[in-house]
Formats: sequence, structure tokens, C-alpha cells
Amino acid sequence: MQASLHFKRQVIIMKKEQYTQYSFLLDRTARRVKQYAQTAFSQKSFDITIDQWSILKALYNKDQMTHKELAEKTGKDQPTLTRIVDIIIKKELVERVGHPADRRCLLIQLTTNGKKKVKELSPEIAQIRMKAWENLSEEDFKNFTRILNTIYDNLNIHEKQKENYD
Amino acid sequence: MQASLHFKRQVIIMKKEQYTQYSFLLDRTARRVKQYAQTAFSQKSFDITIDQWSILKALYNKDQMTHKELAEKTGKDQPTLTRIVDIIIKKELVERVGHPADRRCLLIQLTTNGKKKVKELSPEIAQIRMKAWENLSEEDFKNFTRILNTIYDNLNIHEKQKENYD
DNA sequence: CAGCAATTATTAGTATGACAAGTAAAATTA
DNA sequence: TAATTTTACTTGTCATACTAATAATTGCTG
Repeated sequence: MQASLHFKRQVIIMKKEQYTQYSFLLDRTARRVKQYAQTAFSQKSFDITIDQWSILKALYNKDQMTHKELAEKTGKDQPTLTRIVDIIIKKELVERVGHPADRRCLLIQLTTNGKKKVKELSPEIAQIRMKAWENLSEEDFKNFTRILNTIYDNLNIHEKQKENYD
Repeated sequence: MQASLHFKRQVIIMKKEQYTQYSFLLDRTARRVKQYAQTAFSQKSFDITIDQWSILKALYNKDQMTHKELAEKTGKDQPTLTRIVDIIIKKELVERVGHPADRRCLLIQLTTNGKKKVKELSPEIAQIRMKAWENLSEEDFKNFTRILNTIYDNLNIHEKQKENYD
């Protein structure tokens, strides 16, 4: 009986340690995916980073967005977004425009140059991104998406907002 | 026939775009997991970051490791590791010792203080880490691990080394 | 409408991540 | 054994992530 309890506790501890392993795996894989794409970007002299690209791409489907909208869309926080936008403004790919109704807001939009870049690079980048997902089935993608979303929701900082919905 | 081909191409394009979505989800989730733990660390005044913790934890199971070993174990590159070690040395949690046989190497080991910290925080941190993995089944963990490893291997930069094994 | 609270964006500070270049020591080889 | 290559670590630079603090503006409320 004692031994059995002891064993059970051991299993629980091992289980807990395993969760740390999952976090490690997740982090490692995300970094590798990013790094792989970034290396390809550099080799092909796209002169742009993954994160800068995600901003351009988001703008391409929407014409104009405020910092806040862009941050939400691309999953970045506002300070990070401000800096990335600064960089791609220097590269003359986007421009800031005042918001007509709210002087606090700034609208970001692609320049002609920026639009051209998105159009040109889109297919190549889609190709690069695909590499990560070889040897996986439709079923895998479904599960993967569900699991990632579950994790995300488990840690949802704004959960209380959800509760207000009902 | 034309229409069918057109439709097929559309599907392929949508498929490619979806891969970018997976990358986004992966990145976003990994950041959230890290951020959640970091916030908990701060609230509990652990006075340490996730990445610093992973170094301490690795050392706890091994007594001494060189920078190189530590970097591999924790999945960090050497410059990053050097900097993290610098920080936790300042915090007096680890110390650098010369390698007896190879003067290029430096061995890192926990101080008494560091060992105490690991022992004290381990259970609390395991608890924090668990939160992310709620609402998931054993089957999910198995799939998740397999999928992450598949992705990692798909992008393995050192693949050629594998080929040398046979 | 005056004062206060909330919102939007920026700036500053710290930490991590990736890559390139540099230094010192060991291992290899001619 | 001298010269070359490899290995281990460090430093520098740029980009991103997150927090906190600040400035400007808007919206709300008494």
C-alpha cells in the first residue's frame, strides 16, 4: 500500500516534469521554424525579416490599419509593432497617415513599393513556409491546430472578458 | 475542365497560405506559454527568467557542464548561453570553474545558493508549467510531441550529419 | 464644461535570439 | 615540431518580446 502510493506520487512528479519538456519542445520548434524561414529570406536577399513580412502581408489584405489593429492581427504587442513599423517605414515599404476622426490613431498603409514587394515575394515565401509541414497528414494539421488553440486558451490572460459575454 | 483546373489551383494556393497560418499559431502559442510562466515568476518574485531557470535546472541534474554541453541541453546557441550564464553568475546562483584538462572549456556549476533555489522553486514551477496543458488528453500529448519533432526534423540544418551515420 | 478615466501610441530598459567576427587553446598534419 | 585547422568561448550588432512609464487625445461624468 505504502509502496503503491509512493509509486503513484512518482508518476505524478514525472508527469509534471514532462510538461516542462513539452514547453521546451514547443519553444524549440517555433524558433526553428522562424529561423529556417529567416535564413531562406536572407539567402534570397529579400532584405526583410519574418516579422516585418507579417505586417506587410496583413496590410495587403486590408489597405489601412491602425497600430492597434495591426498588433492584434499579427499577434504582436504595441511597442514591438511601433518598432517594426519604424523599420519598414525606413525601407519605404509602408507609411504612416493620420486618422481622420481620431488624432490619437495612426493609420499604416503600404506604399506602391510595399505592394509590389508583397506581390512579388508572396509565392516564394509560401513555398519556404511549406517546408516545415512535410510528412504530416490532414489529421495532424487538425489536431495540431486544435492543440495549439487549446494551450493558447488555457493561458488566456483576458479570460474574464469571455465571462462577460453571457 | 478549365474551371476545375482553376479551382484546383485555388485550393493549392489556399493550402499554402494555411501553412503560414500554422507558423503563426505555433509562434504565438510558444510566446504565450513563455509569457505566462514569466508573469507567474515575476508575481511570485522568483527573481529569475524562464531561460535562466532552464540552465539552473539542467545543472541540477548534472553537477557540472561546459558551456557547449549546456547549450545543447537547453537548446540555446553559445552566445546566448554565455550571456545568460553571466547574469546568473551575478545573481550568485552558478559559478565558472576552469576545466582541468582543457583550458578552452569552462565548467559551470551551481552554487549552494543555486542548489537551494532549484530545490525550492522546482515544485512551484512545475505547477505553473502544468497550466498550459489542461484540457488535453494523453493521445494529444503523443501527437503533439510527434508533430513537433517531425517539424523540427523537416528543418534540420545538420541533416547531412545524419547521412554520415551509415 | 471642467476634471478624470480610458485609449492610442511612443520611449526606455532588460532579456533573448541569431549571426558574424574575434581570441585563445587544442588537435591535426605536413 | 611548426603550420594549419578545429574547437570553445566571447563580443558586437541587429531584431524581437515584454514591462513600465509617459504623452497626447478622446470619452465620460458630475
